[in-house]
Amino acid sequence: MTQIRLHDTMAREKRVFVPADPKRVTMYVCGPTVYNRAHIGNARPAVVFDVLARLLRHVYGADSLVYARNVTDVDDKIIEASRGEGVDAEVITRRYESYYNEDMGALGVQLPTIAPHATHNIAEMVTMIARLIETGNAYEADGHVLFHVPSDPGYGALGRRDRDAMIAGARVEIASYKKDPADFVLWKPSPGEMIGWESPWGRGRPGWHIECSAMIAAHLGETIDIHGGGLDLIFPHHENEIAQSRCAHGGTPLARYWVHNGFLSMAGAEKMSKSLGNVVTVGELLAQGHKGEVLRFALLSAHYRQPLEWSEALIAQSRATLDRLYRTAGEAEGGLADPAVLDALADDLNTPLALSRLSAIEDGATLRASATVMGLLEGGASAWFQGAGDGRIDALVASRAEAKARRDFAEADRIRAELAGEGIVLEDGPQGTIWRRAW
RNA sequence: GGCCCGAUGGCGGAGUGGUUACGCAGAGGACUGCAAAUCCUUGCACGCCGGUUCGAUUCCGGCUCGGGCCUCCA
Repeated sequence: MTQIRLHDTMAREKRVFVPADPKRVTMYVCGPTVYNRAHIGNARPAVVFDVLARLLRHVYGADSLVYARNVTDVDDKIIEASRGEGVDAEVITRRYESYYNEDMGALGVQLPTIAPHATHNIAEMVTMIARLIETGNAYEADGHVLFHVPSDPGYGALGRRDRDAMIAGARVEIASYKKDPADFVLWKPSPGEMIGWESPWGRGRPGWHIECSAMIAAHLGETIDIHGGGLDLIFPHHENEIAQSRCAHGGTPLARYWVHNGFLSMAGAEKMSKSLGNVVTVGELLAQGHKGEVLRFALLSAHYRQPLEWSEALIAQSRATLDRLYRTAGEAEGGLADPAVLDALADDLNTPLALSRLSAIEDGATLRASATVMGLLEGGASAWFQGAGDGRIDALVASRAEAKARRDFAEADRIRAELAGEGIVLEDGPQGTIWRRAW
C-alpha cells in the first residue's frame, strides 16, 4: 500500500499518515461562508483537498473515506447581505451555495461525502456550549456565551503563540463583558428580526468557531484523521476549534493531522482578498472562456503549501500543457495509474512533481489513469479539443480535403484561413485532417 | 512590535551535499504542397555576505527583498 506522508501543522513537519481506522478515514475541511461568489483563491483549498480526497480513496478504497466540508450558512456577513437585498438569509445562502457547487464542479471538485450546514446543527452546538459551561471552560455574560481561554492550558499550540503575544497584537477593541481579552464568542444574541434560535441563554446564534467543532463531533466523531483549511485559519479559527473540542471531550484531541494550504496572490504581490478588492472570481474566469480544468491545472502547478501567483501567463501555460497531455491521452481508457505519479502525490501531495511525471508517460491509458487521481484528463481528447462537435466545420474540412486532392492549394488554404478566423486550427495527419478549437 | 513562510533559468516549478528535473515559451533540424501537430537537437539557474566541508543551490549564521497571521478572510 502506498505510504502517504503529510505535513502536519501541529508538528511543523511531514509525518507518515496512519489513519486511526483504515476502513473509515475521516477528513474535515472548512468550507465556504455562502454570501458571495467564490474567488480563485477560495478555490485552492477546495481543489487541493479534492486531490487529497481522491488520493485517500485510491489508497484506502472508495468507500473508506468520509470527507466532510461544511457550509457556513449563518454569519454576520450573510445577515448584512440579506439586509442589503431585503430578502431572507436563506435566499442568500441558497443562491451562493448553488453558485459555489457550480463553480467547484467546473473545477472538477467532487462533492464531499457530507456537506453539513451550520443551521441544521444548531442543537449540537447548543449542547456543546452547555457542556463547555459545565466543564468550567465557558461562561455567560451580557447575553453572550464566551470560551474562557485561560481555562485551557493547551491553548496556542497550533499557532505557536503565547497569550501575551495574542493580547499585545489584538487589533480589535476588547468587549467589556470578557473576563479575559483572548476569550471568544460561542453564542451571541440575535435581537429583533435577526435570524436566531432559542437557547438556554436566550434567542441567538452561534459564533463561527463552534460551528465546526460541533459539526465535526456530530458527523465524523470526536477525533478525526485530517483537518484541513487555508493557513489563515490556523489562528484563531482552528486554534479555537481545538480548544472547544478538546475541553468538551475530556481532553480528546480534535484532529490527528492538520493540513493547511498556502495563499494565492495576484500579480502585484498582494494577497487576494475580498477586503482588498483585488479578487477574480471563478465565475469570471469561466465566463472569459477559460476551461475549469485549465484553472484546476494552474492551481495544482505549485505545491499546496507554497504561495502561488495567479496570472494570465500561468493560465496560458496550463492550457498549453494540457493540450499536449490530451494529445497523448487521446481517447484511451482502462489503464493503471503510474506508481511514480502516485509516489509524488503520496509525498505530501507534491502535485508539481506529479504533473511533471505525467509528461514522461507515453501510454495514453496510463496517462489518463494517472491524471485522474488528480482530477485531470477525465474526458476524451475530442471533447477537449472540439467540445460538442460541429457538422459545419466537418463539412468545410471535407471540402478542403477534396481541394487538396485535386491540388487546389489556394482553395484549401482559403478554407483553412476561414476556419482560423473562427479559432479553428487544422492538423493534417496520415489519417486525414482533424480540427480543434484554439480558444 | 511578536510569530511564521518564501527567494531556483525568459516564465511556471520540483529536487539534491559532488552527476540532465520537468513543463511552457525561444532557437536549429526532420516531416509537410505550405502550415499545424509530432519527433530530434539546443541555449538559459539556484537573492547577498560569511561559516562548516575535499566540495553547498542544498547544512548553519547574518542580511536584503517578498508574503502570511496577530480574533472578517481559503
